[in-house]
Amino acid sequence: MQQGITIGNVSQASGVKVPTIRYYEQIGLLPSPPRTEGNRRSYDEGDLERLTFIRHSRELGFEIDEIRTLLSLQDQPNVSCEDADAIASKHLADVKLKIASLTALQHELERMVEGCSHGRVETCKVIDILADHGKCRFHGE
Amino acid sequence: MQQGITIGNVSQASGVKVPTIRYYEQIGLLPSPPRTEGNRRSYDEGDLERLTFIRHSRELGFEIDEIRTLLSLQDQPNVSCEDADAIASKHLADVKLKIASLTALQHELERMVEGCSHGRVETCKVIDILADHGKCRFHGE
DNA sequence: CGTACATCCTCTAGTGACTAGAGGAGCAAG
DNA sequence: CTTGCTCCTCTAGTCACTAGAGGATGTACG
Repeated sequence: MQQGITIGNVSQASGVKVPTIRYYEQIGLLPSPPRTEGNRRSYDEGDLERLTFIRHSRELGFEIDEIRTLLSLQDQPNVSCEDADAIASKHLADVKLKIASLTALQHELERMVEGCSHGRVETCKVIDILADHGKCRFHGE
Repeated sequence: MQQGITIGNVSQASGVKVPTIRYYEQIGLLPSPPRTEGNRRSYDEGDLERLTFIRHSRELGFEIDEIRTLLSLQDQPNVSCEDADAIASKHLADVKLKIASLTALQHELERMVEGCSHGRVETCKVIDILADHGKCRFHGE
């Protein structure tokens, strides 16, 4: 009888919080594990890998539905990976846009903070720039 | 009798959607405007500026509560702008972190998509990298 | 003047991806 | 045996909106 992994341990090992694991089970992203006599969830190595996969995908900014597709692809490895490729490519385009937008934002914020003379709001560029859109160089996203 | 601006026009002019404007009013971010005889909201130039300020701040990634603080600072211009400065500075730090994280992610995704041989999932790096955290160079945020 | 249609109103409920809390049961150590 | 930790289920809350129902009003045209 090989002992299963508790939810607390699988949480620690995967980096996914306990309530989040239960949430993933609830939305069908993670299969319901068997229970012990005392009704505790009992996970195995496969669950741990799946959870790590999920966490990592979330960190990379994939949405739950995308992860669902990715996981189903992983489950049947003889189909073409064009779908997975498409998801990642689409995501890559998004990420590039986001970086461009955030970089513009960074310059804008730097300009704001540098411009702030630490005096009164009347002369503070932070407020000024936010109030008057014409003075702003940020036009991202 | 100067005619007010309709919610639709103030929406167009500010770039904030109509339901969002009503939502902002509901949460007290935008003051309740006077109504016409027919119970329509009647905005003025000041409201338009405030909405533009809000939209721009949201675009820059400020949270509603931060905008609330910013707006209250704008309303009383003889206090120090250190608070506004602090908010913007904190936000700038966040943005820099996010950019670094997203850039790492970009490289990761590029590596994924380039590595995909357009064959079967078994040899697809997209799945591979997501499944095995050790193969991944992304450790952001 | 009538009628079509756009715009407006309020209200409730839904979204995504969790997070928090209540209220209780099981389990391991001292 | 008791203390305290982890676990269980369930409901409700978060943020910043968004969608939709069901109805009133305003405007343009014939």
